[in-house]
This record gives sequence, structure tokens and C-alpha cells, in this order.
Amino acid sequence: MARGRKVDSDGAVTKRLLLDIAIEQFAEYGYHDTKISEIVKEAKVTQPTFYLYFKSKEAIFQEIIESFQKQLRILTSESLLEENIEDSSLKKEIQSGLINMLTFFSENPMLTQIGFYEAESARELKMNMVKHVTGNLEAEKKLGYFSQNYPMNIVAESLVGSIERLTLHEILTGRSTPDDLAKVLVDIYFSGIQK
Amino acid sequence: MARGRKVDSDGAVTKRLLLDIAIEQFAEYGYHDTKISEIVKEAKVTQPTFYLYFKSKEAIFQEIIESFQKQLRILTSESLLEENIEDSSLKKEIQSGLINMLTFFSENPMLTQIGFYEAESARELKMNMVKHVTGNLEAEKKLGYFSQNYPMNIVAESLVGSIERLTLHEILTGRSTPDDLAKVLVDIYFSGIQK
Amino acid sequence: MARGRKVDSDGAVTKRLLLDIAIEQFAEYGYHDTKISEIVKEAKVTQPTFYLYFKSKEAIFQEIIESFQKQLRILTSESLLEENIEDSSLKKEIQSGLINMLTFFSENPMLTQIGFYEAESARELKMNMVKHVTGNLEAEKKLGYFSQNYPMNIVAESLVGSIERLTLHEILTGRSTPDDLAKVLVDIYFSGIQK
Amino acid sequence: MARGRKVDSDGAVTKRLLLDIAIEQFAEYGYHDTKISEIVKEAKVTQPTFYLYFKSKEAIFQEIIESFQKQLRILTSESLLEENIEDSSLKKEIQSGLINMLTFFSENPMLTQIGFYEAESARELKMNMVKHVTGNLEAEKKLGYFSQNYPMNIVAESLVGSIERLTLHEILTGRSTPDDLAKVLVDIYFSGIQK
DNA sequence: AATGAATGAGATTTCATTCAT
DNA sequence: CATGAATGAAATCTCATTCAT
Repeated sequence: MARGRKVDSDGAVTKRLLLDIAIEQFAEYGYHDTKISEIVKEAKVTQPTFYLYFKSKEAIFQEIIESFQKQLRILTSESLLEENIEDSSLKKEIQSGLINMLTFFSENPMLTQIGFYEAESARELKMNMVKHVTGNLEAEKKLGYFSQNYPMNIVAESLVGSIERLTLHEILTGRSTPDDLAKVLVDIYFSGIQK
Repeated sequence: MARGRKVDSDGAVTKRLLLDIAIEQFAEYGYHDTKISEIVKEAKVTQPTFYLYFKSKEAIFQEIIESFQKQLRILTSESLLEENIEDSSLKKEIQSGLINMLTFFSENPMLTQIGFYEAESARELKMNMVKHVTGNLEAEKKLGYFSQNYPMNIVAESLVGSIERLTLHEILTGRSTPDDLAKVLVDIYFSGIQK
Repeated sequence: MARGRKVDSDGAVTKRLLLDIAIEQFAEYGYHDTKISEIVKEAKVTQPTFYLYFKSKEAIFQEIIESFQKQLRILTSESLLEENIEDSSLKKEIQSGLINMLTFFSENPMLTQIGFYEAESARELKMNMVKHVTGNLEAEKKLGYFSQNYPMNIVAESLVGSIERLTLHEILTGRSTPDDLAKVLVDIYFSGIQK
Repeated sequence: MARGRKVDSDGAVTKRLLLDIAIEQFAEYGYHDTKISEIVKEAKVTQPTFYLYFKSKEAIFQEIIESFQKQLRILTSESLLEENIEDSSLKKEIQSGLINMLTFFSENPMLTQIGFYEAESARELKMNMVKHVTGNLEAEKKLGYFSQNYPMNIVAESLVGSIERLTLHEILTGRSTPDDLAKVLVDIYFSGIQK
């Protein structure tokens, strides 16, 4: 076969193609079991082409993760803008924040799989979520909305754990909708399951 | 170095040594980034010695996982024996079951890291936990102990997620004790945090 | 040495080179005592290069064998086309078929060594030869050309054994020519050596 | 398990056991695919025990081959003793020699498999057979018993090839008896199959 | 922009053989 | 006479990465 540039070829398109395939593969097989050779085979380009767009395997993985985190950050900051606008219904607000996040996850299942579960940096991401939630809960607690008996960092960790697992098993599988799930979660954490 | 047996060498000791080092490494680096070459270097034996005791890298990993699961199963079945002995306090019972499990985790942090987080089979293990918890919750719900408003499989998934995360961040780090944590968790899920 | 492409390198050439060296080595040392490391050393490429062109050691061996068998099959089918065209001289026909085969062997000594002696599949190949020869002999026997006293499958086995040994010791060594050998063989089997 | 000498253990017995198992394995799997580890496992002894009786894998293989060759040599020399006693029937004599050899093969199938097919030295052995047969045939030829038209070394090679193949496929499989086979072979080589 | 060809570095695994007891 | 424990010396194969075109 002849070498050189293909007709109709477009760097941006090729890069996007490689990214999309990489996302699929990282989501399905994880970092280690995803092979550059397989990505380029699916994209119908050669290995050097890959290195034209990405410095390394690690680099494309990072790029994917950053894309996930960036979108998530935008979403979160948007939610934050609304914060405290209505002081009336704290529960509704939290629920709506949750819905936003779960919706994002459900709309980006593969990206979520990678950025929320496989990436090393997911650890940090979740820690930040915990910190953020803890802060909010503590504030509300001080305002007297919540019981004084709970160490809010534990509650926050617990909530993030719930979200983590439920996203994986209910959202990414399509078994529950973000709305339903958010409602149940908030109910549990607000009121408990005891009669 | 000469071939053959070392002075004072003992197979059981060597095998245990290899296992212990493998547990450390798998816990720290995960399956892929754990190298047989590193394990044997730390154990000060050669690679063939490893294969004297384990059929393959996969095999030693399985052996570790099975050890974790076996111990966990024993623990669980013991807890079950006590079940229903005192019909009085459902909450206490659940709490005590949780304490048992968290205590086991805290006493076997590396094994837990591997068997509860890294192993493929952890997925199944947790699914069984969810199934088990769901069954119990449903039963109590029917008996009228719990609110009729919750889909108990979601509650169970949520709880397992909470345990997953809290084990990792509070128990394995030593930040919380099993007793404290279990109490908080049960309180949250029974009563919620709302005043 | 630096990585990447060598000047003037050509995949087809490299593959052929590897094949040729492999044929030499398999012919001389047999499957087990032929090492990939030695093949690539002779070809002045690295081990991964070998795996660029062949999936495994087994695969290159198979490729060589199949090349041998394919050529032999073509030869045989060509011979068959001529079959029965002239009903006059059965002996001549057989002799000419033999010459064809022995000539092929003499022109491809290393390939023959591998495909006719070392390969597992050589067993099957020879069994088919025996079957084929038996069929022909039986047919001629029925037509009254041959004595009724011989179990033709034994004759066929015997003949194949003769070919096997004579190829190895007379043809592959260059001690006899295909023509001479074929003549003697046919004479022996047709008339015997007794005065 | 305790170390040291087993009760009832007897060096000669153990050595014989190892030899017998080795014969089985070499005959079935060939030199390379026969593993010392497998031999000792079947013999229920350990690897060092093997090296108590044999210097190496190569050494036990040689020992087996020599046993085969020795027995075969005895047989042949016995046959030779009878040679020329009766000058009457050359054909009968040859046939009887053949029967002796084939009978030995049929009675020692595994040893034959190794010593006549797998051993490197089988090559030499057969060359000697060829030389011996050639000598005899040439002598008879000079005496006028055989046609002057045949190069007797080729006839001898052919015959040995026939024996080689027929032993493997008719004798070692039990499909033909030594008597029947010897008769057919001699008939072919003496008289040919043409009517 | 893209490819063909190649390699560095290393991983897992196997097997005959040998000390120390 | 025999074993338990270990090793030397490889062999096959994989994969991210890079040079020359």
C-alpha cells in the first residue's frame, strides 16, 4: 500500500476517532488490557499515527480523564451557582444536584466508567466530592437543619460510596433513572428506612 | 551462587514468605504492576522457586483471593448463627454483623484491598452481599419493621456502596474504628440525618 | 542500536529471510532444537521482528510444512491428469510419477527433510500416499496386470517405505538421480531381483 | 514425609522401575517431550533419586538404546551362525532372518519405537543393516542367484525402508504377524508383483 | 498526514540438574 | 537409599514506542 497522507484525511477527525475508540476500550478492558495495537486496528490507522496525536498511552488516558473531569466540573459549578438561591427546600436542592450528576453519568457511561472508576485520579475526585459534601452538610448542621449526632465527613463518605455503587449498578446499567434514584437516596439519607 | 538446597531452608516458610510479599505487592500495585521478578527478589529466591509453590501468577492471586473469601465466609456464617437468637433488637444485630465484617477488614487490610477491591471476583462477592442484605431487608419490611416506601434492593446497593467506601477510607486508613463506624452507618440508614 | 526502521528495510525480504533460515534450522536441528533466538540472530534482526511476521514458532513451522505439502499436492495432481491417458505402459507411468516426486524432493531437500520427515503431519501424508497407491494397485490387480497373490496394502506400505528411505539416503544426499532410482525401484517391485 | 531410605526399597528395583517408565514415555512422547519430572512422578520417587541411577536424561536414553541394540545384535549374530549351513534355500534363510527380527520388534514394541525410530543412532544402525544386506546380496549375485541388473546397495536400502515402514505400521500395530509379513516381503523382492 | 519496518525492555514460564539433610 | 528445596540457563512471547520514507 502507498504511504503518505490519505485523501480526505483530516487530523482532527483521526484524533477524535482514536479518542472514541480508546474510550470504548479503556471502559471495557481497563488501562492495562487496552492495547494501542488494538485501538489503531479498529481505527484503521497504523501505530505511528497514534503517536502523531498522543505522546503515549498514558497521555491519551489522561486526556480522556481530563475531558471527563472538566465536564463534571462545569456541571458542578453550575449547580453551585444555584446554591442558596432558594433557602426554602434544602432537600430539593440536594436532590437536584444529584440528578444532575447522575444524568451526566448516564449520558456518558463509558467516560464515567473510566474517569470515575478506572482512573487513579478518581480517588482524588471523590475525595473532593466528599470534602464538598462535608462542607455543605456541616453548614446545614450548624444552621440546625440536621441532627447534631453525626460526624458529617462520615455521612459524606457514605453518600459518595452509595453514589459510586448505585451509579455503577443502577445508572450505567440503565436499571434506574437518575430521578428515581436521586429521590430514594435523598430519602434514605434524610429520613432513614425505619418506620 | 551454587544450586540446590540452601541451609535451613523450609518449603512452608518459603511459600508463606512468597505469599506475604505477594499480598503486599498486589495490595500496593495491583495485579498487572506486580511482577514475579520483584516478589522473588524481595524473598531472595529465584524465579523457578516461585513456580515450585505456585502454578502461575494468576494462581497465587487466586490463592490469596480465596483465602480472603474463605475467611469472610466463615465470619458471615458465624454471624448468621446468632441471627434471630434475640428477636428484640434488629438494629443491634445488624450493627454487630457490620462490626464483625469491618473488624475483619481492619485486621486484614492488605487482603481486603486485594479481595474486596482488586479481584474480578469482588464484583460477584458484593453482588451476593447485596442480594443477602436485600433479602433480610425485605423480610423485615414485610414484618412491618421498615417503611414500605423503599425499594430494598436500592437500599442494599446503597449500603454496600457505603461500606465499600468507608472501609477503604476510614477502616483501612485507621481513621475510624469498626464499632464507631458501624454505629454511625446503622443510625444513618435507620433514622436519617434530618432533625 | 536505535529503534525504528532500518534503511532499505523491506518486510517481504525480511520475512523470506526468516523463512529461509528457519527452513535451514528446522531441517538441520528439528523442531525442538531450533531456537527463535538463533534464527533472528542469523537474520540480524531482533526477536520482536520475528513475531511481526509469524504468530509463533509453531506458526512458522506450519507455514513451512504447508508450503511443502501444497507444492507436493500440485505435483501429484498434475501427475494424475496424465493417468490412464495411455493405457499401454503402466510401468512407465508409475515410473514417471515416481520421477516427478523424487525430482521435487531432490530440488527441495530441506523442505523435504522437514515436511516429509520431521512434521507430525508427515505421518498422515504418507498414509494418504499408501492409500492412493493401494487403490491404484488394487485396480490394476483386478484388471489382471498384477499377481493375485499380494495384499496390495502391504505392497503399498513397502513401496512408501522404500521411497522414504531412498529419498533420505540417495536423493537428499545426491548419490542417485531421480531417474535412475525410479527405474530401479519400479524394476524391483515389478519383477523382483531373482534371476 | 520423612526422608532417607524407604523400607523395602531396593536400588535395583527402583532403577528397573525408572527404566521401564522411561521406556514407556520415550516411546510415547519422544525424547524432548519426555520429562524427568513425569518419569519420577510415575515412579513415585523424587528427582534426585533419578540422578542416583542415571547421570542425565541423555544417559538413561542411551542406556535404553544400548539395551535395544545389544539384544538386536545378539539376535543377528545368532542368525548369522546358521548362515550357509544349508545352501539349498537362500530365500528361506532370508525369510527366517526377517522373521527373527520382526518377531523381536513385535515382542519389544516400545524399545523398538525408541531404538529403531527415535534414537539418533538408529540412523547408524540402519546403515549397518544396509551394509550387511548389501554384502549378502552382492555375494549371492556373484554366485548367480540374482539378476545382474540391480545395484544391490539400492536394493538393500529399499528393503530396509520397507522393513522400517512395515514394522511401524504392521508389526507394532499388530495388524500383521512377522511370519506373514516376512513371506510377502521376500516374495515381492524376489519375484515382483507383475504377473 | 501517514505508513512500513523495526526495536528496547521486559514478562512469564519450563526443565534438567544439584546441594543439604 | 532417598528426599526437600532450590537454582542456572534458557525459551517464547508481548507491547509501547520510534526511525526512515
